[in-house]
Amino acid sequence: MELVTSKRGSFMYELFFQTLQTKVPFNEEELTILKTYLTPKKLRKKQYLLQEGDVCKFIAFVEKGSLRSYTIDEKGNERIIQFALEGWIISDLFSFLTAEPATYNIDALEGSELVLISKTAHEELLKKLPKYETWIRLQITGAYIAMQRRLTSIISLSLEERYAGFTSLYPEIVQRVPQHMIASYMGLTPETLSRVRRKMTRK
Amino acid sequence: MELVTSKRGSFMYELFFQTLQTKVPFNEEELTILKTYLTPKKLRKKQYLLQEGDVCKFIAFVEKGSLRSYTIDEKGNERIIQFALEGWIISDLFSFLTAEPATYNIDALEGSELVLISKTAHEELLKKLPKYETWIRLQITGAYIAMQRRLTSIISLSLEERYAGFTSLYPEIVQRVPQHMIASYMGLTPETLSRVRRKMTRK
DNA sequence: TTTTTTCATTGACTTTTATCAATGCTCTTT
DNA sequence: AAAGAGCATTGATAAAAGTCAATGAAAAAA
Repeated sequence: MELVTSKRGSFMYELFFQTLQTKVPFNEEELTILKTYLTPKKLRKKQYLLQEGDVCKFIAFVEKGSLRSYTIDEKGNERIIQFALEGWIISDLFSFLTAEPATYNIDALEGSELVLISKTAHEELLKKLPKYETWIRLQITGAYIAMQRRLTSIISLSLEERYAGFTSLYPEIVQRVPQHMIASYMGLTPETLSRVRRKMTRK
Repeated sequence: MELVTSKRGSFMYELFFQTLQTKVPFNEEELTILKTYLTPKKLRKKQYLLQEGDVCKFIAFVEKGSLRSYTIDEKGNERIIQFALEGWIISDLFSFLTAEPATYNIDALEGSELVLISKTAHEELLKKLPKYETWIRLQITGAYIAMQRRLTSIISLSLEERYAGFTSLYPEIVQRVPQHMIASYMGLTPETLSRVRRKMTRK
C-alpha cells in the first residue's frame, strides 16, 4: 500500500521529466510551473484516447505502455499511422493545432500511463516558458526527421529492405506489437508481410 | 539598368518577409537583426544546392523558382522526396541539425532565388530572437503535418485517389514539373502514372 | 480447465504495378 | 531548318502484391 507514490490512481512523471531534462535542462522553478500544467491519464488496453471526428485536445507523452494512431479506410481496414512506446509523444497534431475534427483514431495497445498537455496548457506554456517552446520544437523536429526517413524507405526500398530496416530501428515494437499491425503500418496485407518474413529467414 | 533594386546579382527578400510577417509579426528592430543573418543565393536550372555526402549547412527559403530533394537508389533511379516552390523552405534537416553527411541531393528545377539561413545563423537567431524560434517551430510543424498527410495517402488510398489528391493540393507543381518527376515523388514509374492519368480522363 | 477469439501461415488465384521496347511529340541547340 | 535530347504514351510480358479460403497455434475469456 504505497500511498505516497500512487495516490488515487495517479502516478509520477518520472520518464517525462527524465527525457525532458536530457534535451532541455529546466531549473527547479520552471519544473514547478510546468508540473501544474500536466495531467496524468491511464488507459486500459483498447481504450480510445481520441476518436476520429472529435477535436484532439492534447499532446500525450507515453510514460508507460504503448499506443497507436490509425485511420479506417473505405473498406473498413485499419491503417496504422504511428506507434508510440514509452518516451514518445502522440497526438493528431493537425487537429490539435487547428481545432478541426481529428482524422485519426488513437488507442492503447496495452494498459498505458500518459502525461497529457492540453491545448490551453500548451498555449500558456508557450507564453510563459521559452524552454517549453524549445522542447516542443525539438520533439516535432525529431518526429519530422523520423517520418521523412520512413517516407524515403517506402518510396525507394524493397519490402525486404523496409522490413529489415524497421526491425533494426524498432526492435521493441516488433516484440510488443502483433505482426498484422506492423503490416498495416507498412501499408501491406498480413499475408504479404508473412511471406516477406519467410523469404528473409530462408537466407 | 536598375542598379538600386538589383546590385551585383543580389535581390530583395520580399516574399520571405511577407510570409514571415503573416505568421509571426516581427518589429522593426527584430527585422533588422534578422536581415543581417540572411544570405541571398541564385541557382541556375539543374544546379546543386546540396549533394549527397556533403553536410547540409543551411535552410533555404525559396523566394523564386523551384527545387527538389531526392535520393538515388541502388539501381540509379532518382527518388524525389520533396518539391519546393516559392514560399516553401527546403533542406536536409537531419544533416543540418546533426552535421552528418546528407542523404539527399537538392537541386534547382528552374532558375531560382533563395534566402539561406546558415547553421551558425540559425543557432545565433535561436538565442537572440525568440520569434525566430517560433517561426521555425511553425514551419517545421507545417512540414510535419503535410508529410503525415502524404504518408497517410500512400498507405491508405488507391493510385487514382492519390494522384487526384496531389493535383488538387498542388496544382502549381503539376503545371511546372515534368510528369516523370511527379511519378518519382509518388514512388511510381512514369509508365504507371501515365496509365493512371489515362484511366482518370476516361471518366 | 474448456471454449473462444485472435493471430500467423500457407496455397491457389487475381489484380496491380514494373519492366522492356518502340513510337511520336516538343523543345532546345546548332 | 535539321539534329538531338527529353518526355509522355502505348503494348506485351514479367514480377509483385492483394484476395479469398483454410488450417493450426497461441492467447484470452469463460
